[in-house]
Parts: sequence; structure tokens; C-alpha cells
Amino acid sequence: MALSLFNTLSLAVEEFVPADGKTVRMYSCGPTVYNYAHIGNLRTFTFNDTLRRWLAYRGFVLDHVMNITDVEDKIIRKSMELGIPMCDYTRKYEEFFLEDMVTLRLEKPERIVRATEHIHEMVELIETLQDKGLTYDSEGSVYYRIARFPGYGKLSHNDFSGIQAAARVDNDEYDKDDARDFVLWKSRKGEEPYWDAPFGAGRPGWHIECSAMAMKYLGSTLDIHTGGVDLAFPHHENEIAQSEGATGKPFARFWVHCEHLHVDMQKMSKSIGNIYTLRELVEMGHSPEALRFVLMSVPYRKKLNFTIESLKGAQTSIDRLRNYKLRLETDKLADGQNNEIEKLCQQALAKFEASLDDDLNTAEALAAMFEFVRETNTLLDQGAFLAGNRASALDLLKRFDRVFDVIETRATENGLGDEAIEALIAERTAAKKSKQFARADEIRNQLLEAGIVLEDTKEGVRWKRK
RNA sequence: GGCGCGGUAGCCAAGCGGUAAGGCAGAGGUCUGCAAAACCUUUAUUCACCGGUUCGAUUCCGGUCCGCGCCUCCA
Repeated sequence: MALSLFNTLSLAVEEFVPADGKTVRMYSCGPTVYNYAHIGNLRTFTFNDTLRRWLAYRGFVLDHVMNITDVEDKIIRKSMELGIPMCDYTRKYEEFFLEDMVTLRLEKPERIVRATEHIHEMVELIETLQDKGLTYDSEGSVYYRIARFPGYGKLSHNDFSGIQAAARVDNDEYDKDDARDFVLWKSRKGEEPYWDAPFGAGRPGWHIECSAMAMKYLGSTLDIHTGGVDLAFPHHENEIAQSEGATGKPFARFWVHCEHLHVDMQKMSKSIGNIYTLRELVEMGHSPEALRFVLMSVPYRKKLNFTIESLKGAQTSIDRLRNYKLRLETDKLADGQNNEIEKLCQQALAKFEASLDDDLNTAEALAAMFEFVRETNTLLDQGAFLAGNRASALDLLKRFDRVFDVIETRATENGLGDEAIEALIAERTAAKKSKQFARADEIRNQLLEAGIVLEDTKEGVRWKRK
């Protein structure tokens, strides 16, 4: 089966091929940088990463753009409260975000673009919409007149025809003609940051940045546009109105949305106090890979219920894969090649690939791996796994890690060097031989404290860094 | 009210017409000086409930109950 994705436009899983057959032009709504990203944000960005990696695995070239929203109401309010220039404030959180991406092993999109560096493009886009008669001015601000855009609601599958005739909506804050209308350009207020524009000083509305930047870098029609489910309406619906209103062409062929993450069955919220950040989890002693594993273990279209328990389970699962890899690399195996095992490798790879092709079914892909690990561990125990089978099993792990990226460690050498460790192991082996088990255990504990775990196998001692 | 999603073992979760993957946790066992690692056995005669279609339904259709999301800012 070919690579397919669930498209919010059609509410169906469709086969995906980039328009030009080769390069995937993809846009992802990025973070608003006014705070640390929480694990819910991170789930969506991890989904972007999985999608990226799988597209690349399938041989497509990526041209992936992600925006950084660095001008927005909350940002303005917070930076003004703190008396810090807006750009200093946002730059700090942008850096934290990029650090988190590295920690979580999220691949960097080809381009990460800031809203404040594309005001010019936004102004031009608004002018185009004005020229087409799709806007109206109100007290220095510019609004989109949705009644002029047929098809509004096609992404969120809302039928707005009923309220189409609605006359001027009462609203203290905005002076809109229709409830669906939204602001493209907000007139300057007080000491807020502003930019000059033909229609007056002010700042861009929330939605315009994505349309302007996506089209600037990727053209009028994107292959894929991604974001969290909550963005489908109104944000993405409005992006469609802006972009298609201006170009008359479909804005994105595929809209792919990632479901939310809950914590302990509840929505994350400040009042409940169940908002976690990557940094907090790492401080608590959990590994970034464990979080990555948890986030990837539930397919992106299902709500994910995060618990600390699941994080611990994820770590155990990762350790299992790492132990298996170590075993493949270090076990003494008899010469030859067992064809049955080669067949198992092929089957596991086929299931792994088919699962991810099927709308990124990461849960099933994981199952394929674990099934393979269990089966071949048994064969390893039985001595049926031969030296000639090593390569294909390791290759399978490598392919798995091209997407999941949780097996390879980034642990750096700490304190003890390899030679010192080998020396201590030799001493312990000698102690064991002369039945001095107390001394042997003492050495093992000493190494454990240094982060070295020993395993006694039939062929001798195997060690690994924790 | 409108649109959409979901209810599968203690927990997470796949499967979605042919008789229940996988992970974690638990119990017992093999191996070991003890560990660790690994393996084996064990944990759903059953997939919220009630009807219907079918030779056959967890999978399709209708209804009921429960939970959730969006419809205002939100990943």
C-alpha cells in the first residue's frame, strides 16, 4: 500500500504523492513564543517530525517551513508588563523552543521563519485582498469579508449559510459586519509595537502570517499543511480564505491535524497544575527519549493520555530495544546464516513500513518491531541465530530508528574511561573465580554508581552505559 | 443546537467482516553465587449496551448510554 494520510478536507485517508512527484512542500504552524512549550505542544511537533521522517524514508525531498509567531496579543501584553522589548522577549523563548527540539530529537524544518520578518509580505497580501474587494476597513483596522468567500467552512465542515445574513454583530471589542469576519490588520493602539502600512500603522492579525509565509516560500498550493486539531477552526479556515481569496488556487492539498494530549485524563490547565514541560520531566530524571517514545506510541489522530507511569513504561521499552541491539553486536554467534531469520527480518520490515504508510500507524509499527525482537531473542537463546544474520537485524533496527530515533544513545562518557572499566571488570571476574562474591558485588556497585551496568553472559561480561 | 472523535484486558493500545497484535504493570518458572539481560507460562470465550444485515460482526447499519474536542484564544 502506498503512503496515505488522513486529509481533514475530505475526512478520508488518501494516498499521498507530492504534486511534482518528488518534493514535498509542507507548512507547519509553529509555536507562539511567549512561554516554554509544554508536552502537548511537543506532541504536535513530534508528529511533524514523524511525518517528515517518514516522507524522507519514502524517498521524497522535503521543503518544510515552520513559522515562529513572535507578535501576538499575549506576547505584547507580557513583554510590556515586564518592560522588555518584544523581540528580546520572544527571542529568548524561541531559543528555548529550538533547544527543546534538539533535546527531543526533532528534525529541524528546512526553514524556520519569523512573523515579524515578513510584515512586508503580509501587507502585500492584504493589499491583494483589498484589490479583490474581499475586505473592508473599520476604525483603522482591515477585516476580511467572509460573505465574499464561497467555500468558507469547507475545512472544518461547518455550514455557515444559516448565519450568512446576520447583520452587524454586537461586539464591544470589534466592529465587524459579520460574526465570521476576522481581522487582517489591527490598527495601532497605545504603546503597542506597530508597523507602517498603506492602510495605517498597526500590526498583523493572527492568521495572515501563515498565508503570507507559506506562499512566499512554498508557492500558492502546498502539498501538506499541518497543525494541532484546535487550529482547524478558525485559524486554518481563515488561512484558506486569505490564500485562496488572493490566488484563486487551492491553498493546500492535504490538511493534516494532530490530536491533543491529555494528562491523567484531563485537559492540561494551569488551575489543575498538570502542565508539564520537557525540562521539568528531564529534571525529574526522565529521559527525552522516553517522552519521545510516549508521544510516538499513540497514533497522531488519537487523543493521547499522558501519565508519568506511561513515561516509565516507555523507558523500559527503550531499554529493551537497546539491550537487544547490544546483544546483536556482542553475542558470540556460530558461523552461517539462518534463512528463517532473514525471512523474519523481511516480514518485520514489511509490516513496519506498511504500518507507517497507513496514515502513520506508529502503534502498529512498534508492534512489528517488538514482535521481531521477541522472536529473534528466543532464537538467540536457542543458538539458532547465526553470525550471518547480524547484518539484516541491525539494518532493521537502523531503519526503525530513522523514524523513531530512540535506540541510539547520546550518552557521553562520564568519568570512567573504557580501559578503567575493563580493568575493574577483570578484577571482578577474578574475585568471582575465587568465590569472593562480596568483592565482586562491591565492584559491580561501584560501576553502577558510575553509570555502568554489567551483565554476566555465557561468553563473559557485557557492559553498557546507563 | 451544529460539526467531528472515541468507548477493546489493571493501564496504554492495534485490528475494523472470518473468529482478539504489541507495550507496560502483576504472578509463576528457566538461567545465575546473587543480580542483570533474555526466554517460557499466565492476565479479554470477548471488544459500552440493545436490535438489525450476514453462513459468520469487535469490525457494517440503526438506536441507547457514557466520555471528549471544536464552534471564542489555544498544539
